[in-house]
Amino acid sequence: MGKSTLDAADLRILEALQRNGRLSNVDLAEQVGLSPSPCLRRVRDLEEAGYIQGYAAILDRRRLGLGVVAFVEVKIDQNAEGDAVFRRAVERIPEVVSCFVMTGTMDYLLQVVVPDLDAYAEVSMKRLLQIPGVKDVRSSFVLDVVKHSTALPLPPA
Amino acid sequence: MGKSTLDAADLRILEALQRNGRLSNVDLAEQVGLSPSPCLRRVRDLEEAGYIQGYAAILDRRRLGLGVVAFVEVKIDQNAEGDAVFRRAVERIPEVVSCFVMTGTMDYLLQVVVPDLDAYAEVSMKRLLQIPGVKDVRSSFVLDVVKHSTALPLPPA
DNA sequence: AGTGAAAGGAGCGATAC
DNA sequence: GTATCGCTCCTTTCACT
Repeated sequence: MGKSTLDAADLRILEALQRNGRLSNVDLAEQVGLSPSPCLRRVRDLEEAGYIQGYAAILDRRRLGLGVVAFVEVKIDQNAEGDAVFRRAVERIPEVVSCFVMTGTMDYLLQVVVPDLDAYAEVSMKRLLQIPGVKDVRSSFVLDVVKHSTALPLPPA
Repeated sequence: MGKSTLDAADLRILEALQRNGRLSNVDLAEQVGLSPSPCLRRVRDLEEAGYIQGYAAILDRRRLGLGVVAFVEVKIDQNAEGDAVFRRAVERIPEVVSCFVMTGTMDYLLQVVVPDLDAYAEVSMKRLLQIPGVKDVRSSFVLDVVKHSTALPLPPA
């Protein structure tokens, strides 16, 4: 199932699709210097090999009235059960955009997107703190976004 | 330029396109309960009004050999010039996936994606610390990803 | 606002190199 | 592995409700 090495054309395809996921196959083929058929086959292969997980519309957070982004450190009672419960709960909160286990003292680092501070209070108090095992929630808020990219750094060639 | 309110159909369109940005217009129209023509017109309007910033292929970080994600707190000499220089520099480092100004003590919070710790050392020492005005760089590393979504939370209806 | 039809173009399979 | 052909379906515009 799936190739294990990427040649230069594959990398060009991935780079182009990171920039514009709705490129038509003919346009993509032209950008990467292939004719449409082999280009499409490569894209399908990259999808099936799992290099491409999917495609998404990138929405404008502020335009949608989502003015508040918070990074939240969550401490929970450390046991396997509590972890599983917490993870499942977080999975189902759409305001939690991402959730990582980190090195250092904190247990989880969450990124939360909400319309305003009231909505943040709601998520923090009524959702996160309600999850059994959650001991501490510490929030920092984003004052300004310098950069926010969905594109991963790919090897040069 | 552009509508200022979103009706239920608009929200269904945005939600569907967040999940699958390559949906064909006919499939999208079916999912949101419209016929293709008005559906396409709405999508175009949403794009031009800035609700949809663009479309991107979502790549699999690990499959691409990018095993290390770090959150990096960067302290810089606080003056307008230094800030502008720092922002411009960060903009041009593809390994820096995002960069925020945060409340609290740290000046910037960066998210960095690299293949391994050697590459991280390279970015940290030879790129970030080289930027004039950068005083301190503190890194935490992601041990596990519980959730990582590009989808923003949209109002229910 | 939504519907329906019509033309141009793209996707995608088959085939050949 | 790559390109060309050809059929089908989608996209997109226009006239109409």
